[in-house]
Amino acid sequence: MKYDYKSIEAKWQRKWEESNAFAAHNDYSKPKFFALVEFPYPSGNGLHVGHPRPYTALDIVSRKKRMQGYNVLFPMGWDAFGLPTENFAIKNHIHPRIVTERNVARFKGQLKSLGLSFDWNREINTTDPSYYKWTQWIFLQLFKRGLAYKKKMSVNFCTSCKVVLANEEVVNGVCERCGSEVIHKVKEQWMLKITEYADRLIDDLADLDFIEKVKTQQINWIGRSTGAEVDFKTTAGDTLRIYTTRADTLYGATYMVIAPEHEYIDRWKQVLQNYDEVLAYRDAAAKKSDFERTELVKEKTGVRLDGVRAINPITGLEIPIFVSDYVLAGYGTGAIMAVPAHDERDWDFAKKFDLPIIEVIAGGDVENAAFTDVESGTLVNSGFLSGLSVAEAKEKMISYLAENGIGMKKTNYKLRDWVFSRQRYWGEPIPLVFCEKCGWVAIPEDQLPLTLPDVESYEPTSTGESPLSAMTDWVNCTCPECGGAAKRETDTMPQWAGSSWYFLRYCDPTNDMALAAKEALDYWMPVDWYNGGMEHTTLHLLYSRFWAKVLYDIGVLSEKEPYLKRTSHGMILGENGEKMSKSRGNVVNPDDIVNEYGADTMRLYEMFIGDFEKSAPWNPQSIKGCKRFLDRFASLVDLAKGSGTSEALVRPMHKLIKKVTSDIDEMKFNTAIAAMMAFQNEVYENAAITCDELSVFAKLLSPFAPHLAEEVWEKMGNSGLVSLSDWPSYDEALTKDNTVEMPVQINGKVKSTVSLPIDADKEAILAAAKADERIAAAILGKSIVKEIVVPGKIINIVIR
RNA sequence: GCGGGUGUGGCGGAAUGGCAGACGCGCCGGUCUUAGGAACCGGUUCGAAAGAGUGUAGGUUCGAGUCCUAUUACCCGCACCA
Repeated sequence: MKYDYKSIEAKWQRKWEESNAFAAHNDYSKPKFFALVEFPYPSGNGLHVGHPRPYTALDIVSRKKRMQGYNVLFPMGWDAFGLPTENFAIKNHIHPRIVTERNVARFKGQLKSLGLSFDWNREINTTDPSYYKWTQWIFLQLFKRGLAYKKKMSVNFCTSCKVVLANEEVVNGVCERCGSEVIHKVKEQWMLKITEYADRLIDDLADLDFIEKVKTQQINWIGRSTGAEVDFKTTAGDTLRIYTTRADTLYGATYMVIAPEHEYIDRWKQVLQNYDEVLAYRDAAAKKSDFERTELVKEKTGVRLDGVRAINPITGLEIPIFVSDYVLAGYGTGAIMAVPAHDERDWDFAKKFDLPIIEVIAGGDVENAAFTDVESGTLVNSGFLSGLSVAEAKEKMISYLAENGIGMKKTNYKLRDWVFSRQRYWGEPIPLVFCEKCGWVAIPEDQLPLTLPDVESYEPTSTGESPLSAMTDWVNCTCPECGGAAKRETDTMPQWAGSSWYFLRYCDPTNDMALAAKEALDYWMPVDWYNGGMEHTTLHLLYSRFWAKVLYDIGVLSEKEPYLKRTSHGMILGENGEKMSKSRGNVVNPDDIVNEYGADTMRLYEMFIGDFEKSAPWNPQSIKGCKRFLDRFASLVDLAKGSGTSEALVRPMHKLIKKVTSDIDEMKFNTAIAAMMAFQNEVYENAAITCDELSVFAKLLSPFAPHLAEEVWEKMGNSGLVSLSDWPSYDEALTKDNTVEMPVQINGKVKSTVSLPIDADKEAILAAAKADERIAAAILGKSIVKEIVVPGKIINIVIR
């Protein structure tokens, strides 16, 4: 059979569509499998070859599960709100809705050409009002539970996008999206209290089947640390509270530092003799961008407060207070006790400002470097703590502080609340109004969705206000509570909103009474296997876990976690080994590959390219190998004769079924394909395969190269779709050969091999080994020290 | 600096502690061709060979790419979080 991939692929894509072959069924009695890939942001560039890698991988998993009898939900949709679309719309004077429609059509066409078995009946789009109705509804639940609040705060502001960014969107002090400088700006922002869920977001990871690096990255990002808060009295007559993880070193605290933004600077205005100098330092620190702050890590700066001193609560000694930007206002209490002997930053600062360094933990040389080892040191110069280990001393000190009312145990997190407002047009409107009398009021749920109005201009304003603010007709409204005049919130939600719950909508995508029917959620959730990029670990993945927990708390979900298993794919790099990007000019368009080689070859190559979790460079030469394999597979149709099994292929076939089955489960797609290639080579060597055997082979290949597998399945006289046939089973006994080649070692070096029946016992094996010519010669005249026989594996004779 | 990961032929990569280099690319030789950047067949870690060989140095073991210790290079994430 000639492999005419173009007609074959068109034919089977049409048949799958006509028969609705991959629809998930609402038959809740069957075992289910929910496979999820991250839905794409439909950009104007179309897909590049990186997109199909995870899609194909979970398509393979889904296709196999379907054949194994599961009711499979493998859906797709569009995460379509966001800046690039809006920016494109502004530049080209086309409404972002039109741009989105266009991009979605392009993406969908590309995805369909790849033969992915998505259930297109459940397609969703985050910009669809019937979808974002429920995004808004979830926001209102957060608002009603006090998990959404408005706060005046210093935010990250991108000077180019003119938009507020979340901490997660600032990378190395610049905008993640455009690379422009990010400055601080004080604005009123809606915030989501993700910090309230910090402990659960860490603790609930324990039972999940997530790849380890995802877990550790989330744990580090949340950054839980346990320590103590301690109150220091000051000469101004008040109390300065600090946070420390090293309460054990309190005897060594020789000065204190407060952040430039610390409120006490204003409070101490009257007593500070150098108030102007302190203020100048604060202003200078505020002007620094994040980038400058991190660049200047090495050189510590600061100003000593003249006129106020603190009293070390344990030694009673007066110590100076400094203001320095190495202490962050947003973490802990914004103030620290400095222990230069046992903290590198404090040590640097103390050296620069010539402050005393008192050793309280023996084991290092504190004159030359801070001694920070908490494992080996012993407390010294520390009164009742002297002689204790660090761990013992921490505990004892914290109890002492608590008993005397000068401190307490305290847990802190690096995680901050989620900045949830964007001063942009192309996002979900926040369904709240502000009433002078009632404050912020939720729009009644039966009035959702609050639709995005059509505006003339969606340019961001230079003042940083949302484009919606110019639409007075839309902004002015009545308060749902008192009926008085009110104004709508004009900020919109960030792009992360729609993607924080989209997997739930797939369970019941057209429901207009609820985000999904409870019955559907209880059946399909949690997601059994979720694959996505590492770049979303501390963004989308964390956010959506947070929302799922809130929905669990209000009874919408019955499980506390949304995803049972999380895996991540490696990037496909350009031919030159660099990241694929437009600017590098190394982007490969999947359409070209599909055109030249066919979708099946494209799919096969993307899976064969290497370890799924590792990145791999694109190699146009290697694609040919996959094409050849399929060409030769198609030709098997002419070779196949008769029914039943052919003697030579019985064991290879059982081995292959076992290998492909387990490799798919373990995401070892590359070795599954290699095994099929090897099997095919064997068929050609023997020049014999029956129609039944080729049909089984087609089943095994069908998740990887579904179009050609269908064609061959049909040509072999089978009815129905191979995609919906039963996954083949194997006989364990037939996955092993009758005889094995066993290597024989002398002193650990292979000298010969012997061929033996699989069930030969140790004595027989050893006898056969010793009978081998080369082995007999090697042991002649030597004394045998030891004989190791591992049946089926190896023989090692140790001689002297 | 902290956390995580990775080092195997010319290349992508295989190897439950048991014959290192499966499978594929590329390359070399051949067959068929007016032709070959098509197809098919054979070969291909290095070395003429003995032998050597999985970043480097040790260790455990009858046996180590795999386990342990140290070291080095590169990649990813976080980064003054007290």
